[in-house]
Amino acid sequence: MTTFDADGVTLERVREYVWEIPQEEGMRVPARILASEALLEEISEDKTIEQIKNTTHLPGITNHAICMPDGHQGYGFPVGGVGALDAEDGCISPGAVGYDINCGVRMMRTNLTYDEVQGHEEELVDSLFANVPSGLGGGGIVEAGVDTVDEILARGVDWALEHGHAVEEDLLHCEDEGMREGADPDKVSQKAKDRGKNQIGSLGSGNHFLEVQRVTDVFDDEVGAAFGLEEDQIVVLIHCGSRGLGHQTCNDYLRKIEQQHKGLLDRLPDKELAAAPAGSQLAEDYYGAMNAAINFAWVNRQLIMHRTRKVFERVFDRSWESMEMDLLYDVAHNIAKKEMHTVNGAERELYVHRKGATRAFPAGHPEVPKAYRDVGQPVIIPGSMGAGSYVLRGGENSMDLTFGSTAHGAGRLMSRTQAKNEYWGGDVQQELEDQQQIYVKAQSGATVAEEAPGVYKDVDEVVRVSDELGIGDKVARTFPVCNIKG
DNA sequence: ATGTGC
Repeated sequence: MTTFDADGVTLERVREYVWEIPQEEGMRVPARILASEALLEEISEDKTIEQIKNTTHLPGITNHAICMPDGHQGYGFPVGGVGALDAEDGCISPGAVGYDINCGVRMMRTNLTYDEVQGHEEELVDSLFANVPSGLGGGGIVEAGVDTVDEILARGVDWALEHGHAVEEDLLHCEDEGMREGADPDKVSQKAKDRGKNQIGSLGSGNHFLEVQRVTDVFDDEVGAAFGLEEDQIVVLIHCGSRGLGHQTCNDYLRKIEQQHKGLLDRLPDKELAAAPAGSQLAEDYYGAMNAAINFAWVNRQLIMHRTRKVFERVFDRSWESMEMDLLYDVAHNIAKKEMHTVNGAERELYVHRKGATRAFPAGHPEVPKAYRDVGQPVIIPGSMGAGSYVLRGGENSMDLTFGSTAHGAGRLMSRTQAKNEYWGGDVQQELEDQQQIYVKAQSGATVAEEAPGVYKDVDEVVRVSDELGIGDKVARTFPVCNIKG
């Protein structure tokens, strides 16, 4: 048997791209890492393997704890992790959702071609930067009172539709149609709402960005046509989350769990995996609050997208409708959701935690929007600002292998601190412009250094593994034109 | 990710 030794843990190769940490004392199930050998080498350089192993100690964990090919170390649970925990006798874990609740991506199509945009890059990037709020702290597209925040938390993108920031079709092309059921605004703290009320419609910082891209390759003509993608077409990618509101919500519930469920906490190998037992009041409260924060993030991305339509109208002097600026899809990559899955022939309700992992439901699944039902759910995988991104579709094997999930990005190779030692923001920007005609504008040079292309894994390799495993199949590739970030 | 730790 082929094995891989990673700092005291021996992984067994089950088959190509599937590595397993066999069950040992304390582990309720084996752990799996889905990766090529090259990616596994990179994954083994931080605490990812130890973390995915720890995750198998969570009560109710089903089949395997799974790490995606873009996995890296996170808070307790690795980024790129999937954990399906029984919704009746398992638990729910804020650290397995992530601090940025409903961090996710949406892609908007246009009918513009790269030729039509060339020569306007600087005007476009300047106008986007001036009109889409970004960076740390406050200042959003909408400044709201607490009553409005409550409505956004309860209704999601439906609120944006009522207030002129969306059209009907935007809702249909969003995961959960832009409104997660079971949101309970009363379970989101006043402090979280105060942090969120002036951040509605703002990118934030870190790896969040808005990028104008051109489609360079369509690998599957049939699915590409269903997604409305063709070569040379201009698209817009928006990557952001729930800002301070989600962060505060995660923090609030981690502290409550530590106080109220210390018994469970003491039996876990890492305090950062803190979890509320299924059926407890706190599990219900966190689920209601998390669902509300999910809605907040969808409104956030919706407002940014709609503002982008207005920016394009000014730059290209045409209506956004005439440029066919329609939402292709919006998909979350930091969430937990109660879902029914077939486990050993039986239907079970599970809290599926996807942290840095994207839902990738296959063709025919009832939760795939009608327009895409026959081909599979669109999956958007952002790469670095120098590499471009991918659109995949949910693959045939995703329900069997990964509870309907795949990767979420390129995955970091080094810490933010290390990145700042290796790169200088201004140099990175200049190089992108001179060598690749990519125009980047950011609030902070440090952020550009932290997000330099060299700090990321090879997105082509991540997507290749997803495609080979049949969990998410390659549909199209994009390349950056211009990018704004915090 | 984040009013960059509570």
